[in-house]
Amino acid sequence: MNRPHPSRAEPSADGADLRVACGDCSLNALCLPVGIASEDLAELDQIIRRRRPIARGDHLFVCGDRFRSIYAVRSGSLKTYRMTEDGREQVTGFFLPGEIVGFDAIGHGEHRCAARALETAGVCEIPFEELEMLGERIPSLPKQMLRIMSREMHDDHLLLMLLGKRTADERLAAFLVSLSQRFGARGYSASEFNLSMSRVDIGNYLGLAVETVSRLFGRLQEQGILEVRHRLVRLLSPAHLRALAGVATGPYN
Amino acid sequence: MNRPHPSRAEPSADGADLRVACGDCSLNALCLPVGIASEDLAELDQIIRRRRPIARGDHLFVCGDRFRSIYAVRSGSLKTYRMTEDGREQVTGFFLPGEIVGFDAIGHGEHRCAARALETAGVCEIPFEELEMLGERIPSLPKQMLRIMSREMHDDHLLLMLLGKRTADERLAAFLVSLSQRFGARGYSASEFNLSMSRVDIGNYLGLAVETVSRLFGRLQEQGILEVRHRLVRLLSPAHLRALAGVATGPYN
DNA sequence: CGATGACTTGACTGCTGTCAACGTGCGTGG
DNA sequence: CCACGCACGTTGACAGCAGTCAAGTCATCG
Repeated sequence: MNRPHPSRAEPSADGADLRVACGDCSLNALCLPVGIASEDLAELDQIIRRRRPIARGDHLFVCGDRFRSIYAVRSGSLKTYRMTEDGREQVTGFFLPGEIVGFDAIGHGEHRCAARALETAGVCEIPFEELEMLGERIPSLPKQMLRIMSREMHDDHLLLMLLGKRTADERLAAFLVSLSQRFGARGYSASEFNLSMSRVDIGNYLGLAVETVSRLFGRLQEQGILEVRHRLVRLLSPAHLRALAGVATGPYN
Repeated sequence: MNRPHPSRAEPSADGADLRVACGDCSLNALCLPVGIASEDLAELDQIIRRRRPIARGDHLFVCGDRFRSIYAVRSGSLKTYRMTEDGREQVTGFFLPGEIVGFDAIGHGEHRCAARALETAGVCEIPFEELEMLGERIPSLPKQMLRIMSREMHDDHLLLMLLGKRTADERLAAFLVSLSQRFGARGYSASEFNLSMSRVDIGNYLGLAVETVSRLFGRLQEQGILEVRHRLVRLLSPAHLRALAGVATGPYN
């Protein structure tokens, strides 16, 4: 199982352990290590830099930063966004633990969007050049990367379907179903979870006005499909929600 | 330059040469071979299967097909689409020469969308398993794949921005700017091109009713920004169009 | 030349954005 | 401990953009 010796652990100032190895990470079934033999995992571990937690509102990178690394979310959550010419912000994605941020910069050499923590977030920084070099020795590594990217593309396509045609209800429903599935896959409750993003972010992401989002939450609650208190959501009738959302339910669907 | 011996050419029934090697393909600067040394290119050539042209309306693959290959478009164009639960079709993308179809299936083992030719289309079939094996010997191959996928993800994010917030005018403008850029990058005219997709497909893709698309073309023409005759589009004022589109102009932006 | 499908144009309705005011919770500081 | 302020969220009124329904025009092909 390749458990590292405890003495290698280096607790950070606030007590978080920055040296948890991939082999010990509860997310390794979802993350980059999938399909990597444990002896190779040690090599992967060596190039990964555990960063100290990012505080809510802080940036992991901003638009224009040179692309050096991709980042695996270990805890907390982030959003990515771009600025339009006229200065409006456009949210392009939310990232939960086990998801990887920064893939879309590989082709450009610099980040075209910014990533900001929605709440205190732990991330593993994975220097891309070293990762590519490692990939030459461990063939399963680039394969796994392709798989992860492919899934993310697929998710994006689902979201595209979502935004392309559907009404406001359907958008919000599909968003919630997607979140529910992702939380479920990570071992959290799929029926009760906290929204780390604000109503503004949700509306921005889904292409809806904040007021519309607020009204929709109200309506879904009236219909007995869910309960909302502030940012805590409890799904009372996931089936109804799924039906509302249509087929485009979200990741890994 | 690795030109294949003419005798190896196998003209198909309708005269198209099915054995054009990557090295001779006018699209190799955009396609998978980017950054691949010519001696390695021969190996890539060996696993690629040039298929006979696909007729307009025919499927390259349908939803549920086992994933075996990705496909590089050599000529013509395709659309990918999914079916929603209630039987509606949702277009998820258009693919021009030099673009690669099927990446989003890598992570799933089967195709989650269907691909259909919008006009007679030539494609190169690239068996994925063999490509991955080849990638173990040619490290630049998986690197290039990651780059291509990254760019496609980036494009998807731009499209997301588009559908997320903007008005109908902005969506259509951005769509046209994107097409224009892609045609330009392929050596075709960036200011005058044929839409291979129907108004229905455009509307479907952009999340607009056909009638709205039609009216918008009319309005853009009134404003002197472009000329439309059937499916032939001529951009009279690309700058205006770009301004209308906002920042989300499309691929490789 | 007629049939068919693609596209356009018009009238009307309704969803959703905008503007505005108000409520609520949380953190700060007295 | 309480009061205040601020950010976030909710609710209401209204208007406009875009969807829907319907009819009509145009091009292509047999």
